[in-house]
Amino acid sequence: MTAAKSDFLRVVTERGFLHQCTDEAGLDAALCKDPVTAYCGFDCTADSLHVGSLVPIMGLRLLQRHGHKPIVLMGGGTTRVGDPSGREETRQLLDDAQIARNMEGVRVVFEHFLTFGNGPTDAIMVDNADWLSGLDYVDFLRKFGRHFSVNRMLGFDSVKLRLEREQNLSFLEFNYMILQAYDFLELARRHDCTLQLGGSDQWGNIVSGVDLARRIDERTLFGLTSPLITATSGAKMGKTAQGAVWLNEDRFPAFEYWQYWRNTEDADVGRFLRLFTDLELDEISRLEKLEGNETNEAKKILATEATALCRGRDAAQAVQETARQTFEQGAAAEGLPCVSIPRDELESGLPAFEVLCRAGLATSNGEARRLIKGGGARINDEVTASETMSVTLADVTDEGVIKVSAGKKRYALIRVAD
RNA sequence: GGGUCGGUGCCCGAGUGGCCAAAGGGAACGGGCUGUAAACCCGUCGGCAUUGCCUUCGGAGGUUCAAAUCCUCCCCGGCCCA
Repeated sequence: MTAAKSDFLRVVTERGFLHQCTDEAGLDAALCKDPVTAYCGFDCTADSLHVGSLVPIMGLRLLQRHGHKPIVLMGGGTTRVGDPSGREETRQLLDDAQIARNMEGVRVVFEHFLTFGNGPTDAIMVDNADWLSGLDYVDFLRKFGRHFSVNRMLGFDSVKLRLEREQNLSFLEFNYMILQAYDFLELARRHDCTLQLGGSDQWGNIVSGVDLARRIDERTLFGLTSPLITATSGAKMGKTAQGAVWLNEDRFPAFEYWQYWRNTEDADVGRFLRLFTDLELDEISRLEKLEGNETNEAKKILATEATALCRGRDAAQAVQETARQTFEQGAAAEGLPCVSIPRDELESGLPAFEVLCRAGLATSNGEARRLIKGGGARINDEVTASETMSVTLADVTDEGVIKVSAGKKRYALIRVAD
């Protein structure tokens, strides 16, 4: 289509958020006319979201910044069913207590990205358990079930994938799409919400909602999906040895979060700056043009900006400084992950492999031993020669810590606990 | 419900009585080269432990000197039939 007239749609396109849209021209017109209310749903499958959810979150943020109203939908109801989209196997069912706990963890992150309140463009948060939990089965089927074509649903990727791969798809999961469609209808009725954002794997679910509203309320709703983000090398975003890159501080320290972005592949820097920071496009294209060693400046900016959004500007600044001291000066900077070991244990001395393990740099003593054998472990920047070398109070530096490293990028500090 | 094929380490996938902690690939981690990049090369990749021991091949039993491999029952999935 020709260039969008509305700020939001134009920016979303320029910054790489647009994958598919149910009706670009129609949405563009709606966005130009009045403030639009849009939502994105987040299921509570863990007690924190991870970087995979960042694209739609940033989408909501852009929406708000361009004068529209975001709704964060917590999937308290849909998590009880489990979205089969993009999954080859059935999710493990979570019990209600676990879902409630997860929701508490998930909801806090949005404070960093959106402004909540009662104003016209303030974000609000709702929980689909409010309307899904009380549904009457037969009544629901009669009112809404008749508008869903199984023939059609079978064609959507989320379902098709399972069928083609000969993996079981339970009826419970099959219903997820219907519930998400109903969510959209409900939000349109309750909050005049006319746009749904989501990842490209949500396309079928979103389209189902748009169709449902047209059939039942004769109302036009819009859907917009974002591409699934992968690194240029093909690796999925957000997977490290420690597992997912979580957005919550208690699951993924700010220092490591910053490091995650700092280690972006060259080829992805521009794309990630557009998606995951607020920087102006002019500035981004300047940074993107940097070559060779200078690319690292762009990566630091990416890391600090992305961290600032998720963890706050102060935290971002602090970990940037920690990283600078650690990598550019080789210091044992404060702000590195830190563990305490009781004084008496260090007095008698601990074998190096155990220290690596206690510091969280290895998941088992065996792994720590291998790390040392492979020449990848250092204590106070000295390569550890022997697995069983004793680490004692004598290794505590003037700063009062022992700096332990695994490879060139993973560090931890040991403090003496009295 | 009947028939049939299948469930192996983080993932995919070989193995079909001992040489199996289990081929191969991917991911991951470490080393080298670099720029805390990519690509590439090398190494590691169940746990504990200084020769060795323990746990693992859907679950529970059984046969055997010896089982991931054979038998019985159970659970889960695919396909075909009803």
